Parts: sequence; C-alpha cells; structure tokens
Amino acid sequence: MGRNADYNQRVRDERREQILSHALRFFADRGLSATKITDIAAAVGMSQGLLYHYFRSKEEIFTEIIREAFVKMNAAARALEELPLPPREKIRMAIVQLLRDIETSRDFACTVMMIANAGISDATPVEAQAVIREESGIPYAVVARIMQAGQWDGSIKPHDATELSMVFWTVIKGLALHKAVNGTAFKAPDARILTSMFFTEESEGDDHAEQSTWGNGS
Amino acid sequence: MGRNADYNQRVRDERREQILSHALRFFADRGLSATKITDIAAAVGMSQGLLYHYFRSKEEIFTEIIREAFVKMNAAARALEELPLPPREKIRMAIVQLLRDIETSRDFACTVMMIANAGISDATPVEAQAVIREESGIPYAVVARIMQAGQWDGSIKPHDATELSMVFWTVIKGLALHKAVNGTAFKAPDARILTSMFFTEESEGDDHAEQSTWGNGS
DNA sequence: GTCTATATCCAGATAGAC
DNA sequence: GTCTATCTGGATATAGAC
Repeated sequence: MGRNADYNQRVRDERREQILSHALRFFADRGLSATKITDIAAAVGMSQGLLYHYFRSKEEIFTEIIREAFVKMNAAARALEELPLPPREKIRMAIVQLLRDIETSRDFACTVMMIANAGISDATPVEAQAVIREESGIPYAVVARIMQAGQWDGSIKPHDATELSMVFWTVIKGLALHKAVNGTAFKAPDARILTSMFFTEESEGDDHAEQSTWGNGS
Repeated sequence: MGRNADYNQRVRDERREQILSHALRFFADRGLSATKITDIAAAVGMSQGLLYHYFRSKEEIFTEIIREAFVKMNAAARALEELPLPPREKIRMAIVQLLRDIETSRDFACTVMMIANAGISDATPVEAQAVIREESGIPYAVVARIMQAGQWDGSIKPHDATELSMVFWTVIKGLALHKAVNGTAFKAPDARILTSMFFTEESEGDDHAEQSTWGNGS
C-alpha cells in the first residue's frame, strides 16, 4: 500500500506540474483574470472539472506558480553570493547568465512578466501578494551587498549600492519584458553595454558561461 | 444653435477625458479584463449606464487611451530629434527628462505599464493591437538615429545603434514598471548611471531641466 | 481519475423612465 | 444627460455518472 500510495502521489505531482507549466504561459500572456480555466484545461488536454481535482481554484494555481518562481530565483541569488569570485565577476556572471536565460528560456521571461504584473494589481490573490511582499526583497538585497563589496575593492562605481541594485534588476526585468513582447525576434544586447553601468574601468574579462537555472522553455 | 452645440461638445469632451483618466489607473493597475466597468463608473462618479453614452464599450475606452498615449509619446520623440543639440546631449536630456517624468508623473508610469501589458496579451482588442503595432516603432527608430549620429561624432559608444536604442527604452520601461509597483517609495536613480552605458568618455555636462510632456498626475 | 451536465454568479450592455 | 432595472452571456465551481 505504501508503494502504491507513493506511485499515485508521483503521478499526481506530475499532473500538477503539467497544469502549472501551461498556466504560466497564459498568466504571463493575459494576466490572471483574462485567463479562463477552460484555456488551461484545454492546453493540458483535460476537462475543466478535472482541474479541480488538482487545485481548489484558479487563484491557487496562480499563487503556486508565484511561490515556486521565488524559491528558484532566491536560491539562484544566494548561490551567486556564495560563489568564490571577486564581486565584479559575480556581477558580470549574473548579467551574462540572466541575458542568456532571457534569450533562451521562455519560462524565465514569462515568470518575470507575471510577477511584475502581480506585484501591481490589487486584483491578485492576497496569498500571492503576501509571497511577493515577503520574498521579492532578497535578490535586491543580494545584489546590493555584492555591489558594496565591489566598491570596497574599487571595481564598482561609487554610486549608492541600493540604487545600483535597483538599476540592475530594473534592466533585467525590462529586458525580460521586451522578450515577452517580441518573442522570437528578441536578441539580447551585448553584456558589456550593461556592465559599463557598474564597473569602474573597462577591462575585458572573459565572460564565463554557466548552466541556466531555468531550463529552456521549448 | 451653433454656440450651444459647441458648448455641449466641450462639456462632452471634458466628461470623456474624466473617464479616460480614471480608466487609465485601473487598466494600468489591473489590466483590461480585471477592470470592471463599474469600477470606472464609480471612480468617475456616474452610473454604469451613463458610461455607455460616452463610449460604446470597455474596449473602446482602452483603445482610446492607447491611441492618445502614442500620439503624445511620438510627438515628444520627434521633438527631441529636431532639437538643435549635439546627439549626446539629446540622449542626456531625454534620460533626465524621462527619469523626472517617471518620478513625478503617475500617469506616465501607468501608461508605460498599460502599453507593455497590452503589447503582450492577445486578449487586447484588435484595434489596440493595430495601434501598438503601427506606432511603437517610432521612439525606437528615433533614438537609434540619434545614437548613430553620436557615433559619427565619436560621443557614443560603437555598439550596434539598434541595440543601444533597445537598451535605452528597455531601461526606461523597466524603471516605469518599478515605479508603478513601488509607487510613492520610488526614487529615480542618478542619470549618470544610465548615460555611462552610452557615452564614450565621462564628461560631466550640466543636466538641463525641461518641462514634462506628461503633466503631473496628482 | 475522468468526464458531462448543471447550478450559480457576476459583469457587460441595453431599455426606458425622468 | 442621467438614473434604475433588466436582459443576456459567459465563466467558475460543483454534482454525479462511469
């Protein structure tokens, strides 16, 4: 019975993931209220009724996606901070990697888009609002700390570190949004255009490539 | 009768503007479909029924806002291009002015937000989509031309001009979005952080102040 | 687990009185 | 021009058969 229960649970989880994955596209594309539960069901290939065996409501699906996105994003941010690299290289690597993720992974752009919208609208479920309120500060704080460390060793420009972090994430979000709009036509800009906002001298380092944290959305 | 008709027309136009102005906030905040026609009516202080004396549908209100926003934005872009200034100063001025608009005018941030969303969603009315498709290229083209001119005189970095223009508008949109999310807490970054992406040497020019094109949304 | 059918609700739009 | 009352459609969520 234990075995069987485990198996059933796994199948159930897979089905849930399927639903979440399809729902993400719709939410990013149309927002919460313009996304019909029938759209999601049709995309997954199941009846509306069945959807309610996996989630209690449309809002629950929405909130779950937001929650999972922050888990990933914050884990990536903390991992970046722990890397044994000088601060300036952390920033460079983060930019290169994020640009790559934006360019190659549709999910990444969609997720950014979705969270951006959810953050504004007071039409978003209170649960989702709470998640956003609690979790969204972490990437900002991480980058601000790295910027500050880079100012100590002189490799980062002496602007206010909070401001630099805000600009950093703003550009990333802006690009993700641009990708979400332009779709396949999107081509990421040269990373050096962006790094020049933060770095003191122009030294051409090698830009390391790293594995994406986000998978490549078909 | 002519006099009377004119007067009536003026009153009618004012009422329309009232509706558009309130609707903008809701659309930017919640998107098209999460905005209820009753929300708008209540904000303006009229009954739902009366709203339909001024607009045929919710979609028409939406489309009208998009259309007016592009008229303003494109006029501003063309005006910028015509200014008797060296290209580099045009860019600097545009950045300073846009940062100010974002910081002070709520409408500006809301409009950017609304268009950004509308551009993605295929839930947006076809008419609005058409307006966006036709008009949104102009600011990009204008900035790209200015960037190119700046490369001829050596004041702008020699990256691809189209890429620079894309980054330019991406940052602006990103900041507007950030403002839309953070509201009053938002503080615009030092313009020099942004200009350093585009300018070849760091020369501290005076940053001229200009009148906002967007009014200051209370 | 999965489907079809249906109850319920809510929002857009209209009609008609004042 | 403005309101209230109402029609109508569509979407969420549930019930119940298989």
